[in-house]
Amino acid sequence: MTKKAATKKSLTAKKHWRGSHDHEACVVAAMSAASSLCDKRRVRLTALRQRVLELIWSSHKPIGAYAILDILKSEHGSAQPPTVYRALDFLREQGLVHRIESLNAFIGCAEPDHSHSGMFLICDRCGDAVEMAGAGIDTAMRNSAKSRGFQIQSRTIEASGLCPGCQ
Amino acid sequence: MTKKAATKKSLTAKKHWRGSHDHEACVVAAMSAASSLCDKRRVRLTALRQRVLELIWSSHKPIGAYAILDILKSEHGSAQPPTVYRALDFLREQGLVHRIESLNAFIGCAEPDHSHSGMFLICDRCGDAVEMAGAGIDTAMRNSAKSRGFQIQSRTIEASGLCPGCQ
DNA sequence: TTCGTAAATGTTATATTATAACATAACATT
DNA sequence: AATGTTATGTTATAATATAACATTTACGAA
Repeated sequence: MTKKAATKKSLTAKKHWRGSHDHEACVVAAMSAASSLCDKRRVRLTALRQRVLELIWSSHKPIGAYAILDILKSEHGSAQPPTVYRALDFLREQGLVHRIESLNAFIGCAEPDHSHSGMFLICDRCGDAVEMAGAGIDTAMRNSAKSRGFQIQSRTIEASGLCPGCQ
Repeated sequence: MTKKAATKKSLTAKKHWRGSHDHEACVVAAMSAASSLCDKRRVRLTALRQRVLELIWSSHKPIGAYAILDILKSEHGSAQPPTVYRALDFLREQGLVHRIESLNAFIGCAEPDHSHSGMFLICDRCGDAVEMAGAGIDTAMRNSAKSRGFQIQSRTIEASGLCPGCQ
């Protein structure tokens, strides 16, 4: 474990369970992807929206609306709750950001191209969260719902527990 | 039970997607089950807690803390937010009530005997919600999590959409 | 370019949901 | 009754989110 971490990358402390180890690069990539996606869709990723998305991505953990607001305030001074919530609404509409219901917090979506509800693993101890692929879960839910005659439009799937590093 | 149900069935307009059609009877049964469960566990289902549970069950839809509070106030006058939230904390600890994260609302649990996170189908149109059995979902989630080395402790699974009656 | 419009943001106020902190009352055991 | 524990009362405030209206900005059509 320590050996592997040492060989993997001498600069970073250790490999993260999320897979990626260079968060800076992730942020840059996500911002770039968001930008071209919005271009493609002919919607405006304004400076404000871009900044909010950046703040969300820069946070290593899900971040609350008021934490974002505090940062914006320190930068402009004029920011108010609606400033943040509107940006969040836009970003969520575009699938660039997910809301984690059990935390009242927001997290960047790494795959905004196709619309989907996220599924999250949230560590109770360190607060970190990752989106995971649905695999059988989506199908299983749809089947369970179908047996009741229920038509699913969106899902909220969140698991709390301990990440590998915190166990 | 079966005879009574059959008699009732002919009287009510139509079968509800939740399966049960005599809500009054459900409430009574749930209260009775809660009572004996608390006895068994040597915890106190006080008058207040009992009343809150009853209000939750009596509501045909998930009910918010402040809706409960309003009713309590109209009955006693002395109720305050902590009054409700403490009762809710107790009821949730005992598994008698689930919280629906995407609604900030509460709903009675029909199977409080064994601890579990609920999985809900929530109709966007009529607001009704039902708890469903996990079947493959639980397994699928556990597998997805395991592949990341994540240890699940609790889950939030909620689906929004349209119930049979609202489609 | 200039105007008109729609979209975005600013601004003020308030709604909704939830908890902190401390006081009092009820209950259970001795 | 004395004691400790649990539950409730009470006051205040924190945290999250939206309503409503004013102003500015971006952008296309004339």
